[in-house]
Amino acid sequence: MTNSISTPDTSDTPIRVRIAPSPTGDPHVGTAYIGLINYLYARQRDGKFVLRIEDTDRTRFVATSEQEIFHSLRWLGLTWDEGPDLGGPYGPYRQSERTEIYRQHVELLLANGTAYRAFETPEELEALRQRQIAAKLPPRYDGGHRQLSQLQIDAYLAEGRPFVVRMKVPAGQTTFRDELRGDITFDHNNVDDQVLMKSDGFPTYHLANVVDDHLMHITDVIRAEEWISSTPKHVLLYNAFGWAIPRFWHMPLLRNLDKSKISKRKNPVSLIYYRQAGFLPEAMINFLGLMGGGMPAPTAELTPAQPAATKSSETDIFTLPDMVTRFDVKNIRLGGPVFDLTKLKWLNGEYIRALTPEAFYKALRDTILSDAYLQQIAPLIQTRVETLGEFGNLTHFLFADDIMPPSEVFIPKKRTIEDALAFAAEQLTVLEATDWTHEALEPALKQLGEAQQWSVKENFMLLRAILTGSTMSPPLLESMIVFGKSRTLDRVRRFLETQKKLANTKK
RNA sequence: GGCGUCAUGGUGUAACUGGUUAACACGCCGCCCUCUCAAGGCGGAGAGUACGGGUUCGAUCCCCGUUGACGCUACCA
Repeated sequence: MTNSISTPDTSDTPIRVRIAPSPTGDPHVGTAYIGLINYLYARQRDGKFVLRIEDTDRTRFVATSEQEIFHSLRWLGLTWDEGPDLGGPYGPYRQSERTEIYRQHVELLLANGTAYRAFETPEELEALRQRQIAAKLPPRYDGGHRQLSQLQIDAYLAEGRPFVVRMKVPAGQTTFRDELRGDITFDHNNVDDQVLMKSDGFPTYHLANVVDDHLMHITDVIRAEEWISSTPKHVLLYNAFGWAIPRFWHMPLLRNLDKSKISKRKNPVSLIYYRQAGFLPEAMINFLGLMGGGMPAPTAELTPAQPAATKSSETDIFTLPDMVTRFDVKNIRLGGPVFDLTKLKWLNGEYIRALTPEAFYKALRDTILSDAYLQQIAPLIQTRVETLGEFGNLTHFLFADDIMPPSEVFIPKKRTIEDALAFAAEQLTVLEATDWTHEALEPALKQLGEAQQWSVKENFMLLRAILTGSTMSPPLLESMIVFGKSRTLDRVRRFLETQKKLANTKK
């Protein structure tokens, strides 16, 4: 069987696009990037921009994440027309509230034979994978329970044995059109019998995204390139339901300096970080608009007599409304753009300098010098100053961007630099995984210290040195909480990164 | 390993989709301004368009191959 699709005739159906972030952590720059493209696409066509929360992974769910996503997107000016907070005609917009819908749709697939129940345990599947890897075979579900007899299925069901529902991928191949690249074909040998519904009753991304996109009348799926490989599964699902297929646009992935997919280990990716570190939303959204092209050069309409528009202000600097009028999806470049902090900072500087003195002052008061921030800091130092003028002596590290302790400050006596750096890396891992509260941080760090035979003093001193640049500071944990998780983690990562470079140049 | 995608200076982009000394911005270097540092102004180095073949009078642009990078290969998204 061969599936091939043509672009649906949606010329007179209203354009509807969506972003579907997953509330599994801090809001991500990649979400903002894809959000921006979707936003522009909708605004340019009088379409609707929908926000849908993909919270089907209960193991990675982070309770505060959804609010942070809302906040960050609004901060950037990417406002949506329908979403969990706004409602809309095709809600609910939170997938965890749509489980009954998915369950019904899975029944449909089970009934028409395009899906089946599989009863293997995760352990069995892992064992299968190991065997395949050992035999140098591509790790893939072997379709073991594809032809379970009805008798067998009923027996398992009667036992109450947990099961997943898998897609029954037929032989053949699927071709779909990517609006930016043209036709892409996958042989079904390379398409797994994907799990559609997990044993906890929640759908996987693949099922939920297809069902929701259809039910929400999404006309254009604009998402990141990493989804190309699973698009055949989605096409197969649309076909299994007998639904029309939306247009697919796969945007290039944002990259680290080394060209790998952007990641927190190598680059700040949290939008919270950028907000707290004092980046202006105008600069951030402008910078994102620079990624992947899409903004045509403004020189086209100039006559030769005029000097070409060579000022950076005419080529690299533009607002969100500018993008709505000028951005062109057909101009998008497919090479993965490096998210270059250096240029972002330059751009941010341009925006800061363009502010009126009043606006600049207000920006400071709204962020780095906000009452809320200062109010949290004050109690940390009250007993430690003798004059108010000493405020800065003790809080410098909370207002500075570059903190780098000299080696004699951060290396504990009786420890080598290698030990200290290795332990700091462990601290980073622990901090990443810990809730940002005193009650969670203290035992987590102490536990690490015990495991590695580091005294509490050595342990906390090292972290203090990294964060404050000094051996003397307000209480460590409280300071970290005030400073914020994303900036604290960034500081530790930058410390490790710098020390690694230093070590390399010494060799 | 398999499958897929991509490829213009260090980085982001431009080059009427075949005709340019390959342009602009960031970064870097130098000079000017200046009490310092920024900002600003001026100038400079840095790619011959991953490589190799075609097609063409002519390829950054079209075709093929190679290489490299990246992504996917989960009861994660």
